[in-house]
Amino acid sequence: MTTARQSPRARNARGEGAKLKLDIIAAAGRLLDATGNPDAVTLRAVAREIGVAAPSIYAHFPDREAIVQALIEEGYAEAVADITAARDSETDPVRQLEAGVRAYLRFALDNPARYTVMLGRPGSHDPEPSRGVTDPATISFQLLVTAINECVREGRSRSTDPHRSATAIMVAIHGYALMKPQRPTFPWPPEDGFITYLVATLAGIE
Amino acid sequence: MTTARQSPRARNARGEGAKLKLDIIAAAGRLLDATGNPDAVTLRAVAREIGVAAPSIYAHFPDREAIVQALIEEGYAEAVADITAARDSETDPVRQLEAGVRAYLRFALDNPARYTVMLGRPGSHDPEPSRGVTDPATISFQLLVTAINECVREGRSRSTDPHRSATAIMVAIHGYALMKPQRPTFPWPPEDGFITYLVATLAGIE
DNA sequence: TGTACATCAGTGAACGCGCGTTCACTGATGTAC
DNA sequence: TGTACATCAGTGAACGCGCGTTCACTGATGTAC
Repeated sequence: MTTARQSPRARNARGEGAKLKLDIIAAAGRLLDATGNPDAVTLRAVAREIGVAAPSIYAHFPDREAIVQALIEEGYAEAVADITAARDSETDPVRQLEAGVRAYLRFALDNPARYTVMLGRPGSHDPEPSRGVTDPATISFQLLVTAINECVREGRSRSTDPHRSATAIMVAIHGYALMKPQRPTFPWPPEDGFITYLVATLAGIE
Repeated sequence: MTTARQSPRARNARGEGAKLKLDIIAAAGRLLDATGNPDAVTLRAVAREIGVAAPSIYAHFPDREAIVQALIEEGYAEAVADITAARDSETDPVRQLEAGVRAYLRFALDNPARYTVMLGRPGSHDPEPSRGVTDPATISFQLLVTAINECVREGRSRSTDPHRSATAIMVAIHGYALMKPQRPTFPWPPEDGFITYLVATLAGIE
């Protein structure tokens, strides 16, 4: 990253022009991770990072904002896939609950800047709530509620209000995911035990 | 706010030049609250908002960044004052704990953009951890630990690890403070009961 | 097999904009004599 | 009481910068005949 101009990259072969689109998203991701600031993902910085002229980007994105949007949507898809895969790798409902939460947290901690932007954009999620469950934060929350309900149904949770329990876990994990990378000098408890404690306590696991 | 140029304001009387400094901070606060983006607090936007020429600001702040810093520090002072005042208005330790948490949350919800910037700036807190407890997030956390310890000492909390309990409450309240204003369509539980539940559950109140 | 041509994957120069910051200044007001 | 002067609270013009975006273009490569 930084200002160092990349050696001008080799032109893509005929029919492979779409490869540049992937390079653009990847470069934007590196820029975002490096700066933590979506405003630093400028069209020209992305072009510089790849070693391409700025106008070349317009063949793949209508404007600057679309690059950031693409980055966010890529993150959404990845996070939801990770969470459901983690859940489906377990059969015990308590373990399913924990596995999902851990996968969510892993995504957030592995991509702190992207996670911040994904959840921090006002209006980037659910501007029209009635048009379906496209919002991945809503999807994650639904998975959480379902997992807790399953625990209750099998007598593993004494939660009297799964919606409230899920909300509590959601905000706690969200807060942890944001604060942990930002405050490395804080004396954080060991992560594994802390997450288990949070989930167990807030979901009322017996 | 917005682009509307203020009618050029009356010049301050002699000896009252410092009033402009207050106007600058106030205008920067309005700009931050309106946009939620500290990058939108530009020197020229602040000047425009007040109705003053841009260079006039240099009499009071060395550069643009100092304006944002002043805003953050003002917020820090206010938050810590609110929290200690809330705690000191109660005598029962459980009520002291809850009152402090509620005051913290109230500040965050009343100043969502400022709160986000205050806690979201990487390195804005504790770059040199050994130089004392100047970081107000650390101060808030210490108050939280102390309050829980007090509850344990008086047999009102069965927490076996107050540091862990305090960390859990901290991240949960932080997550809630950030998500609540950002997701107004989410079916949030009633706030009073939810906070009581969070604090009671995580602090192990009997 | 040779060649004209269309297409693809980009480029370089230029635009207007808002920004932070510097600079020399101005005009009102209080103060010293 | 009158006046020169210092000080205070600002201003207006200008600078160089990086930005998003537009525009006409170029040069390699595959394809039609």
